[in-house]
Amino acid sequence: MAKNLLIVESPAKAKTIEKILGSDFEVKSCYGHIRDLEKDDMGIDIKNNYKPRYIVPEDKQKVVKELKQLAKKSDEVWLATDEDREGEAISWHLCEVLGLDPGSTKRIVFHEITKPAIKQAVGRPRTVDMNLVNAQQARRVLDRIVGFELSPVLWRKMSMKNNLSAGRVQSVAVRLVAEREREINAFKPQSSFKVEAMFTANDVAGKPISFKAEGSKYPDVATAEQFLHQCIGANYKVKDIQVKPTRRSPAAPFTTSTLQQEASRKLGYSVSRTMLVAQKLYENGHITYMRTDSVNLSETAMDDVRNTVQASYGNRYYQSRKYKNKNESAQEAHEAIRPTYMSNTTVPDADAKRLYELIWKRTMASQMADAELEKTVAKIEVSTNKAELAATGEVLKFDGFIKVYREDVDDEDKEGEETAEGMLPPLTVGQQLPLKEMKAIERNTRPLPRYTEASLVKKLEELGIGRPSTYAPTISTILKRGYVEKRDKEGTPRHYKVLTLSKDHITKKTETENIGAEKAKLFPTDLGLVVTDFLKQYFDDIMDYGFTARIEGDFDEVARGKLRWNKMIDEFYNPFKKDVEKTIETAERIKGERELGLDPESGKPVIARMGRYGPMVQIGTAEGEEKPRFAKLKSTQSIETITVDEAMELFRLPRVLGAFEGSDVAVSIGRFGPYIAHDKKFYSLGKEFDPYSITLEEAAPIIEEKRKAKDERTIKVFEKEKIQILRGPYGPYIKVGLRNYKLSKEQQERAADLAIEEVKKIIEEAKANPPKKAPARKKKG
DNA sequence: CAGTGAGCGAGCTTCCGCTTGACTT
Repeated sequence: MAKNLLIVESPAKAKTIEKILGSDFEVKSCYGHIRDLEKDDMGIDIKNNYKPRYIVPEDKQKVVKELKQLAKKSDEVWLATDEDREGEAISWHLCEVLGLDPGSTKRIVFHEITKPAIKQAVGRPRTVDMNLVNAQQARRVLDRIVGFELSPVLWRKMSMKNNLSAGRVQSVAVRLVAEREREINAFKPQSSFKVEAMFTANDVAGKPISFKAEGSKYPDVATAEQFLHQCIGANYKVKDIQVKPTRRSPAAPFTTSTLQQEASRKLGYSVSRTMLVAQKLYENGHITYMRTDSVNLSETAMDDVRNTVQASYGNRYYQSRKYKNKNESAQEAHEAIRPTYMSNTTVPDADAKRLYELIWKRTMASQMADAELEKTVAKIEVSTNKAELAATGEVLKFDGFIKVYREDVDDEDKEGEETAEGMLPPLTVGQQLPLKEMKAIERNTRPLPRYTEASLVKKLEELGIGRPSTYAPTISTILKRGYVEKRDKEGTPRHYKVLTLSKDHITKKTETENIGAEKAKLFPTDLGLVVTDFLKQYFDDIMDYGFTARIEGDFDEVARGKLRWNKMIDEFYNPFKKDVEKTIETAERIKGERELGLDPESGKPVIARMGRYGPMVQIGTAEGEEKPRFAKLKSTQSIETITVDEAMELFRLPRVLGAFEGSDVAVSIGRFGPYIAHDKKFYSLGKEFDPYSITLEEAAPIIEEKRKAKDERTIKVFEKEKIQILRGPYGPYIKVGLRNYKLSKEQQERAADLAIEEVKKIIEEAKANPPKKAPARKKKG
């Protein structure tokens, strides 16, 4: 029996550490936080100095029970949770639950799981830092107050009230997406004409090659044409050549956020997929911990990388580098994300292989030499005017880290147009250059691109909002709540002019480009826009991008023992609570209403707003003598941008397409999307069909196909199809309207023989005992 | 599911940050 029990947060770490410490220690994990605030009444005694009421959640009771038993049997318990605010709090909660004295229980920390680091940590135990614990309690209590006060305000004031929520992190994330969308909608492109000239010169082998030189930008077609005119009959001469050596340095090793960004750009992974795959790699011992904000490599890892770089590419390619975190909010409880052993260059599983190799390459490159380049700029003068053209070329002199890895950049960070610079032929000052042709091409400025999941994470990290463990869940939350949608957008064609000077003759052409096409980008929904506007109006301090950074400053004061945590919370709570009360009292129901114009037929106003089931348009108002007409917006439409004409189109539903097999075929949009109605049956319409334009010829085969599929799945029908027994991928089940009910194994076997009485009984029972995931709420009083 | 949208009210929802499995209408 081991005398010592050492507790860490992650079970994968526990295994490794147990091997290092040997038989004197039993190493167990607590699987993160073991206690949380009770849900009733916020779990906080506001009147009693914000005293938190903690409970052990249902899913943690098993692990707590086991730890209690082990702690009793051990002579000494060591707390080795992560070295950050949350880790310190977990240690304190462990003391509270296991009956240990926080003033004397041994608390140790390490940033890397290596023998020397752990041995050293065990040799230097300290006790739980209550100031840091209090900073965490302040963080926890503040987040609970904000979330559990704001969400109910939304339930009261929104017409759509299913599962709405607000919080310090999620609401600001939605705001970012909402504001970007409005910037894009308000964007007015500026056009200008850029001059590009193509010349020819001989390369080293004496073969003529052509290259590009850039001229000035002209504000409009007239000035651009004027310039080309001036160039008619001109001679071109190299006036000046400048050669400048430049260097490029590798990026730092991966953190959670940079891994999510690169996996998104290079592999097209969503942030949650990246984390899922990384978790597998971690559990199998291939990589270090994947939820980290540190760019630091352990010393043993540095040695490992150095040896691998030197052995693979030679010493010239090696350069030792220490990276510093740019982000002040980083807590650096772990290492950067890296392979555990550099000798392991790949892993078997296909999905994991791509991510692992990305991590391996990035880690290698981080300890490699700069790439050395030579940039050449040749200035070319025009004999007929004062203009100057510039030809730029770049040559890679030494590849350095590029041999292994090159980081991609977001569209947002690209400067201007694509400047993929190639090689220039050798040129000499005074050399005459024959012009092939010169163009003035119309270019438009572009708005910032919409966020991807990963670029939103990047932005949140820059603002210090959220933590590595919450980036992926935050994105999931705002998608699940329907504040934000991830989708593609087709581009729209745009014309642009091209003036070409060739053989002393100028021609004008109009060409077409496709602009604004985007893939897997985040769009705010009307719900997201309306909720953001509301929260900004009434809770501008919490919606401020600097709010988290400011309160983090206070948490730091608490951690340093300069500020009492309940005093800090009190200063926040009183004005906040006043805002909540004032909002409940004075704010109107949120509708996001916008009048689009008048219905050309009836002359009544056409209004777009949020309804109970989402964004809608209505003709006329309830006060009028006639009932208003309603229609639901298409998923790509928005209250903010829809026009009267587009709105009028929506009233063309339901449409009767004609008769098929003696019954009318009608198409409409219901709560669950577009559908076809035929012969008293309903068939949902796939995304590839537009209910506003589908024809009878297109609808008929869908009806036949769906009817056939349904017939094949149907086992039994009761009460004119109101109650059905259908065959699903997991066996037979009961369907009543839109609700499904499970059958037991035994009932499934005799599905075809079930009588209506028995089926009804099964439904009754299922209704009486709805499947519950969450533990039953405790009734008070 | 050939539709809804007002207003009332019971009973429900909700936060962020730490960790993994259990779970498949």
